Amino acid sequence: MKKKITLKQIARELDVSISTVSKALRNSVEISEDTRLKVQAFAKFYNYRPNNIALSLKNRKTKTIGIIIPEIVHHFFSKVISGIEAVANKRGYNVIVGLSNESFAKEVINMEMLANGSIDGFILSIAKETLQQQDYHHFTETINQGMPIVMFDRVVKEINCDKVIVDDVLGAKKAVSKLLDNGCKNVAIITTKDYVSVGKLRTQGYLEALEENKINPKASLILKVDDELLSEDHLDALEKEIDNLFKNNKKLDGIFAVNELYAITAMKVARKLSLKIPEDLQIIGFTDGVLSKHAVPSLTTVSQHGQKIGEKAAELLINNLEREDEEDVCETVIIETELIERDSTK
Amino acid sequence: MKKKITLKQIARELDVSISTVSKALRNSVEISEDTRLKVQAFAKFYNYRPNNIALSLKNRKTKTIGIIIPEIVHHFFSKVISGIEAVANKRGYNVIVGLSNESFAKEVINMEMLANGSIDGFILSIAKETLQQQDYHHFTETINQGMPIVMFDRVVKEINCDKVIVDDVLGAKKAVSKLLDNGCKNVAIITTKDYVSVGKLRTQGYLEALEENKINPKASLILKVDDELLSEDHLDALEKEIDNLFKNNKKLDGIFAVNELYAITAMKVARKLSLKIPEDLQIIGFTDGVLSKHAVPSLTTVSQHGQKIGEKAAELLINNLEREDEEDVCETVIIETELIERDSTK
DNA sequence: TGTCAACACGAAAACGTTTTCGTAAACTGT
DNA sequence: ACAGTTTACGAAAACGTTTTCGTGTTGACA
Repeated sequence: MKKKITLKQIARELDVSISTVSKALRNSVEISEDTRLKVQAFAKFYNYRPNNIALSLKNRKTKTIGIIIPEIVHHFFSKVISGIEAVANKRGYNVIVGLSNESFAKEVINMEMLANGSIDGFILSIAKETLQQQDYHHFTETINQGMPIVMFDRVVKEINCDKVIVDDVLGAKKAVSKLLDNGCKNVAIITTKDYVSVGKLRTQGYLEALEENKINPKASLILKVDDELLSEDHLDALEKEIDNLFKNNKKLDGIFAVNELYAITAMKVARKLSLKIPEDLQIIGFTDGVLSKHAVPSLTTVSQHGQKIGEKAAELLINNLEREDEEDVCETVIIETELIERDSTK
Repeated sequence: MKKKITLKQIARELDVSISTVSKALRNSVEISEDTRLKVQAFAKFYNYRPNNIALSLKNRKTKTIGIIIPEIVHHFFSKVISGIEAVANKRGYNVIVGLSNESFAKEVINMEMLANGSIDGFILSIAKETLQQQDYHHFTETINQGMPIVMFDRVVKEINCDKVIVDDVLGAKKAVSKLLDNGCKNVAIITTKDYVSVGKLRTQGYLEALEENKINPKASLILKVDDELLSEDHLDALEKEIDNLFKNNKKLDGIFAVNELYAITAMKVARKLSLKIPEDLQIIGFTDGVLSKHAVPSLTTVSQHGQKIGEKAAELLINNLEREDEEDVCETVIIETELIERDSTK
């Protein structure tokens, strides 16, 4: 077991100073060709690599990006990470991941843990609990300390930082318009409670589409599901709520769901009620998950391009980190959604 | 913007030495209550936190775990990460993620990048390309440098390190036995080429189950899919191969697929052939993905407990890192699979 | 031979900690 | 009053780099 070798050890072996070794390895002109080659050969033989930690300490840069997301077992978030990682890696950065599990406390702890020198900047999506409590002090403090943040998907206007979002309103509007164009007369939305920013925005898009088509929204067609029900454990409760939606709206012929699980569950309930998709009922979901593609019938969906979101977020952050001048203009990039038509619509 | 404060700055402000500040903050008895309280108050006010990088350099420990996996947009792998993160976090460790994208070169680069001081140890699952080339020098070198590795799922016996695997053979055998018990007479397997270790093992389980039931394996019932076809882009090619499987085996009444996608695709093909599931054809998959649960009919599957695998891997690694005595006995932990019966079997 | 530049290298500081050791000053006991 | 002990603190090393600056040696040139 040969441990990693250091400059000091090379210096001692070759009977020169540490500075000489360092300079030789960096091809400094100060060093004679003789010693330079000697040092380089020795270093190569012992497979010398500079210690990242020492470099980080010296340069006050870690070349590492911190990601804080609510959960990782989720197609969208893993796509985003994948995008971040790709760009980060290409530009010489590593990626360190913290999970908030939608908890405010864990989000704060994770950020504090990483903010003490471990990383150069954050890319994050806010936990639901944080959104509920509307306590954003940990974000402002981090930014005040000079550590840049890029938020994606679940963002909040109170914080002044780079953001990458999708055009939730427009995406939802396009989806609902599609349903209306396809002849749906009674389009319902299955959404979340309003504190989830994206749920709220998508609901807004739904309303705008109705308005544009001169249709009055009906309260009974708007199902705001309590958030607990998103967890896989409460599927039957979710099914029951959706079942009620059908019961209360006999003429329901179109559903726009703000996420994949709601959409798939709606399909399941419809099937139990012997409704034919897309003949009797058309459904559109939101997200670019794996379920939509493989469901039967496959689900028409508003794709968010998670990978692209991640890539863009990483670019923004790294550009910010490597910018010379200190002026930071906070940019908000909108990644366009795309309606992917499959078999759940006509 | 107030930057992070350091010991040195506190020392200067309070007109004491750095050592005094450090000791005061760590409640050393060497320091009088007077100065101790003064320093602590000051530190608290300025929200002092020790710099992680400096600590890492001093302690030669980063309290960070490196994860290298083939891809992250995958239910199983994200479950594993989730498990690792949970345990790591609880024990005061962070998690840094590198993706190999199944490429040997990227796996090597990622490991080299992290091995130079950034992390204390690795948890990884081997890239397919690495498995093909059977070049494991980067693993042995890392271990020789005194950096522990824990492998999971895709492991290789040539490397001597802790491993966490599932009982692939037994899990497959249980699944196939289930099909046979349920009355299937012609059970096919859809698997990968043999260099993917888990594919090979699961095929072995299939064969053992047949043997135990005194059934001779038929070559035409064993479909070894070329690996390229796992990518989402080649779904139709995959469908065609499976379609051929049906064509060549008219009496096919059971399918065991070594992953979720193969199983779902088989269901899709079966549907097109107007086969009823589970009446005409029973299907069992392998993995604990989200597709199985929400497919229609829902898919009976061999669950691998990805979360548990991650937790166990993290425990093994951290225990190893924090062990006093240097003797490392390489442990291989087997996480039992579980057959989750759903609607694709009788 | 004396002066100066070029050359080749080393010493030391800096990044932010922790910890060992040394030492004044104050206190103890007789 | 004096030796010995405790108290309270500071200096410095160490972790592994990079970089600035200083310096001894060499060679050239007048």
